[in-house]
Amino acid sequence: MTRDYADDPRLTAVGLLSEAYLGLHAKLACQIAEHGLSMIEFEILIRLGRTPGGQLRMTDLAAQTSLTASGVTRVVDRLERDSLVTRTACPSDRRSLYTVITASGRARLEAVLPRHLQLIDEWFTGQLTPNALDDLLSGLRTVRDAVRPGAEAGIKNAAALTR
Amino acid sequence: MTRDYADDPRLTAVGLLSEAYLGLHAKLACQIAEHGLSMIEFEILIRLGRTPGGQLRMTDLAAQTSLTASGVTRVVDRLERDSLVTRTACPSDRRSLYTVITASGRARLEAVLPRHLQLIDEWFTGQLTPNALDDLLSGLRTVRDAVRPGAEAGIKNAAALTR
DNA sequence: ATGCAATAGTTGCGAGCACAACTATATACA
DNA sequence: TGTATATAGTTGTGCTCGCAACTATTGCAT
Repeated sequence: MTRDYADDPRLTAVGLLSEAYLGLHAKLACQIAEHGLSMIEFEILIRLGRTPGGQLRMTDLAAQTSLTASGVTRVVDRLERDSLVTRTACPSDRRSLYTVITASGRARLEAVLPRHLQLIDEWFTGQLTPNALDDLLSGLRTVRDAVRPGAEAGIKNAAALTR
Repeated sequence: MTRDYADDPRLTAVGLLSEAYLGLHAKLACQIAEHGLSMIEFEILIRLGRTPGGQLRMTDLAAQTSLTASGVTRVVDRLERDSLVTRTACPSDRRSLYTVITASGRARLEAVLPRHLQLIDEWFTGQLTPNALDDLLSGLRTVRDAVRPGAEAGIKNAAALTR
């Protein structure tokens, strides 16, 4: 019978992870949207903003996000259209392009981030005691490492390890 | 400076949650796809399969998933096309439709679930000691409750509470 | 009873993304 | 050096889904 599996604790665990993530994601996306950005556009701006020089190659963005190369192309298209990033040639490899965050892009980040961090605290990190949060994050890190080999380490190797 | 925010622990926390969820989701979707289903189709079959009578109204499915009403319409379209569910009239309210899982739908679930549960254990629940898993799930439950008012309680009231 | 607002579900349309095919450049190796 | 292979990025195509508009039915108020 199907019902034997119905309340398996493993399904419940996945359900909790999904609901927590999707619920938080929806809440945060709502605030980001007020500033004219989608979550993925915001994520890319953040990744560019914290890189020395504010630039990453398209491929690096693909490796760091859940997008494929073609997805990155089109997100960067939109960001470039809105003047939040520019594409500039990579001197050492003429196949590559750097996506560079503009002053306008940084300004947008500044506008979004303070409230964004507040909201994360309100709905996520601030909901738990410091110890409970540590436990949660430690568990998530373990799962992340199991599921995304080399996500933290050198991005260069990550692609190789996953395949 | 943008870089002040770059490594804020709140961003790291959200990043871990995202990576754990998206990574696990991708792995599981891969197995489900081998059986000709998308994750959302699988989720709907599971929800139908564990309901007495194997039926839920379109609206209930929308409330229980991350889909809107129109999204449910089209997922059920595909499931119905593949004879995994049928639509039947609701006797008490002629506006409503029951989505009913078919024998073929249950068979598909039986085919997918054993290995699916194994994989969840392999990549998620089995990666942690029982205590660490409890801590993780307890934290996720707290976040889920903060972010999805009334997700667990009576579905009937859930819609009212969220708005 | 009649009219009005709320609800269940569907459909047209457009946005976003993956896949595959393609161009251009780089690297390996003979 | 010349050729084969790998890599960076873009583009055409199709799928999925949300939003808004629409139909049908229900329930409420008068």
